[in-house]
Amino acid sequence: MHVLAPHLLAPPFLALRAASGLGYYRDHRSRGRIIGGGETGVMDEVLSRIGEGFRLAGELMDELPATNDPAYLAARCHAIAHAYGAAARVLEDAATGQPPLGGGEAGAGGYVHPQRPPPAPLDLLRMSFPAPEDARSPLLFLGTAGPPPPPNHHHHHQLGRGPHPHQWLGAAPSDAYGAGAGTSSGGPVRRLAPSSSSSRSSPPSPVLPRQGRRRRESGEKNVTVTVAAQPTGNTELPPDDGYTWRKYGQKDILGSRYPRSYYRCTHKNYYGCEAKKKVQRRDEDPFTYEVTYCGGHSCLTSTTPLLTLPNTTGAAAAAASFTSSPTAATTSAAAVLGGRPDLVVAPVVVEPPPPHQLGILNYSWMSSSPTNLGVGLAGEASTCSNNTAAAARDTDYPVLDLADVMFNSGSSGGSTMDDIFSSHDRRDS
DNA sequence: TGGATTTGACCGCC
DNA sequence: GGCGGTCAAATCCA
Repeated sequence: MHVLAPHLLAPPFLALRAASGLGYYRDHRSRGRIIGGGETGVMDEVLSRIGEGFRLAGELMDELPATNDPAYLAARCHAIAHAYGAAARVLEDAATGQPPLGGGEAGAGGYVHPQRPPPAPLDLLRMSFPAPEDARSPLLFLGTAGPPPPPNHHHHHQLGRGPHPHQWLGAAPSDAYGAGAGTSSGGPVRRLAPSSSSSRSSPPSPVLPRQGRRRRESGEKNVTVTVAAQPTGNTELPPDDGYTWRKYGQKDILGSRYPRSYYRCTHKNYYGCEAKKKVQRRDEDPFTYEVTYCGGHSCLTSTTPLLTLPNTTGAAAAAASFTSSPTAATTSAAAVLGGRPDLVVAPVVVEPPPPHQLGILNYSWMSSSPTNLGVGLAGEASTCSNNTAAAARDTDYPVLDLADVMFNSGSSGGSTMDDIFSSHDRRDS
């Protein structure tokens, strides 16, 4: 049974932060994704929102089997709807020529426009939750209004650190070429001087056997997706998936040109969230990454609005299209995405998608050949070990490939929860 | 000063 | 024994 997450108890406070553009959104703002209302900024914002919504949907899917608390589920649904609603509003603004979330910074994330009252629900799409047992159903959740501040939209702290505040953040820069080149992104450029392992590990202290270093658990649910590098800015950065991750390791993998980076949920300590992911650049296509998610998030990093959500009318037809056929989905998605033909929404086949993590979508940015990315979502049985997108490609059910959407949701960073519960997280590591 | 990343070492599984 | 995953001290940065 589900235990009410702490964040559900704090909405007023969080909402206030959201409305004021404080906290969470600080980095989001600095990130400049809506700079000058440029289209790129708009789309970044849109993708971020959609990614958030999708992520939440995936989480919900994961929780459904074990949760029967109507109130909780309703709150989750609202959060999802709000995320998509925020995206719709940004697109509406773009379509009408309004400066997207202008100086107001999208109400910090596009959820609450400081200068405008929340528009009425758009009913753009209708959510569709396949029954848990029907995990093979294509999914896409789109809803309406409201603001759930993607927790991540506070974005990585490193955002502010690097020289490229407008870059997509997400995985560490070193993912690109490993060895922590640190030149590709906002990530810190460290160790100019070989601090050397000697300094660190030097006091050849008596090697005390470490306890508790355990390996992956069998039965752990994994999902591997292949995603393109960030469409804008530094393409050597893997796209962000909206979660807040903390890198805890990097490893050169035998047979791979690029190192694999390991991340775990930033909120591991506070929520005991065991979500992890591995990011590895593909040898055959350096501009794509294989991201393997291990374990689901239990942290529910998205918070604020759950208890302050305005009405959510479910949404409409477009969503239905998404769930019916790739073609329809593409069309609908295109419409939803503000008529951007360059935002390719293509059908993707995936392995039996574990009910969880369905919030992951693959995309291709302005790609004339959306499928050449080998996008795919693959479920993997018991290990958090290697997986291949190839497997995903051999499967048989369609899932949307929303342009960029999912993984560029904007950042994993600096986290909302970190701001609020930083002290707790300190138990880290 | 706090929080995140880097990176060599450690450890478990195959 | 090798490889992959994780730990944790050192380091970096805002």
